[in-house]
Amino acid sequence: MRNKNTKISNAVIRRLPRYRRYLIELDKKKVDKISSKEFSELIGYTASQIRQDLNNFGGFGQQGYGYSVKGLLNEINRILGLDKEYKMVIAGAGNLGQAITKYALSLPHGFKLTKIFEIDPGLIGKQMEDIEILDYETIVDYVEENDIDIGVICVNPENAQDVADRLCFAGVKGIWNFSTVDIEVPASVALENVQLSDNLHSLAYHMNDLGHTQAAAREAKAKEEVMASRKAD
Amino acid sequence: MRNKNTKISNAVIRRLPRYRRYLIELDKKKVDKISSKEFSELIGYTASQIRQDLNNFGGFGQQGYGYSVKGLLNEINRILGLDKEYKMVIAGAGNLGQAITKYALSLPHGFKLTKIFEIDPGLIGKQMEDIEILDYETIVDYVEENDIDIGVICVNPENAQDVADRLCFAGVKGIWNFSTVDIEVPASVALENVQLSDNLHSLAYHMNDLGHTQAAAREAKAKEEVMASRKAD
DNA sequence: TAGATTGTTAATCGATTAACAATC
DNA sequence: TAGATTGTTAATCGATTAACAATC
Repeated sequence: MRNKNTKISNAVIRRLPRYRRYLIELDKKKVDKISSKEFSELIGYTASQIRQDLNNFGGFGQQGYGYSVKGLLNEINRILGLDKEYKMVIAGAGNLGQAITKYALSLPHGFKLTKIFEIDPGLIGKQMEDIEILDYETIVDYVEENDIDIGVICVNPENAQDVADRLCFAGVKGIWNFSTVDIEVPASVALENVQLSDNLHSLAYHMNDLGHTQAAAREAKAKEEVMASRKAD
Repeated sequence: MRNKNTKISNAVIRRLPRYRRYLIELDKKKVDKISSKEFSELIGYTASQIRQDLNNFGGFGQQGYGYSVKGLLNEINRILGLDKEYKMVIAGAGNLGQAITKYALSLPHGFKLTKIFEIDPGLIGKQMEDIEILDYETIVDYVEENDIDIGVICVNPENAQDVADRLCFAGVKGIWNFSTVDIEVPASVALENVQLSDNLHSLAYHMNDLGHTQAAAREAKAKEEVMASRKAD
């Protein structure tokens, strides 16, 4: 194993779930073993990168043979912590909260949504997709008493940091932030941001970017013209 | 401007929506100008990176002064293509489709959801959040006739590639893929993947990773023991 | 003009790819 | 054993940061 004491880069971690998805498919198709070269052709990373990535965590392969699909899948599940169960709550029962509630309930297993918390008195006490909506004021007590692992933030931007603060105080291990602002959490709490609108804006860019060279040339020309007119003044 | 003819890296593009969010906040607070140093302290990128990023697109600043908040916001809106309107359709009216429909309708402007397409006869003809659900078989005709820009894929993994193929054939400019599989599209079509479960798995990793050094040391030790026992055989 | 801050080149850092010895 | 393929070191590539001349 390499890097005994160095931190594993986030780029590596973000590839693990993808390795996992392909391994699950291979396992479904009764494929027993795969070489880094074969895996490379399937998944689209270089064989070198696959070997490098995996060797951050251990020597899971066997020279002259390759990797056992089942074995590697188990290792990745373990590395990602998917051999554990996580309890989660959602803060915010608005549009975004409803959307994520629907999604959370469709998650296969390992992640269990237990309650939703909301500030609006009109929603407190009601149910959303069979999940009870509780008073936001009780979130800290609930999270503490029920050992909730993950807090999902689906509130509007103004309240996101307050929710994060309370969740962290109450002892969650991770925060999944769907709100449209960046939040701060102590180093001891894991944070994943899902900025759907950022992602959509990135898509918009690429939709207008078919043929970059032309675009860049166009901009360069526009700039030159502006500069020329400035000089002329 | 640098890099007249070189492609701008995706890392840069992904930071643009974030610059934009902070500029919108600054503008709301009636801040007129900002230097790269001040912006750096606010947003958490280095001043150097901010200047490098922006200079990929043009010299938007003014020496000795900084950047005009309104001016820079306009430039970024234009660069991202947010000065245009986009029409979009969703394929798939299941849990994920419902979630994303809710979300899509909450988008501020510029992105307009017009129809949802579904294969299940029990849902065709119904409405979801006031959006009509049409027969999936008519998706190509509809997209062609109505100049739809973006197709959002919310179907199950088995059908995702078929949806992508039809959307691309029908002429969408971009695909926003929420399905749990990777899809392939022609180079002329922009693609953004939102792998929510991958993101959640990454969160799970980091939740179990508080204190990496210990974990790595533990793994190294385990490996050594395995090796030792192998040699002993 | 003097001070400030950009735009841009150069240096550094980190991540990916290539190469190959180790070994199953 | 011979062939295959890993694990790992070295080389390359790309992205970030630092430095500073240009200039508002």
